[in-house]
Amino acid sequence: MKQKKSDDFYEKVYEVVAEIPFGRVTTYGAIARFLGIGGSARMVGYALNKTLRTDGPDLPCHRVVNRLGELSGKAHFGHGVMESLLQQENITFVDENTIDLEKHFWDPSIELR
DNA sequence: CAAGTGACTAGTG
DNA sequence: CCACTAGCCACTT
Repeated sequence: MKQKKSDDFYEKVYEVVAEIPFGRVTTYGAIARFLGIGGSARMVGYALNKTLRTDGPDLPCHRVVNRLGELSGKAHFGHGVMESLLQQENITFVDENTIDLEKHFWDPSIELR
């Protein structure tokens, strides 16, 4: 059965996010660029949100943050959950809502290749 | 079907 | 990094 282009895109997002190593993080934009849709970083977060709402392929979505390292998606995990998960991975926080992106950044276009 | 919304980002100042 | 603009596009109303 034929899939829409957007569904194909969601699958790719799942694959990339599933490959993010323990103790590392990446950004919506980095994933978007790796998948060749640079301008549509919004869709990456949207895809992850959809998996949490209904489908749930055990993705470490807590390892995906915005370009400043802020936990823009923490509200969708439940309050405090995303922070705890990251702290369990020895992620360094520079602020209550921000991790040290420079120190833990994982770029799929370089590392996954 | 038009308008609003959102886990975003890059450019300009 | 802040404020604002524009581009992005699936989904909801």
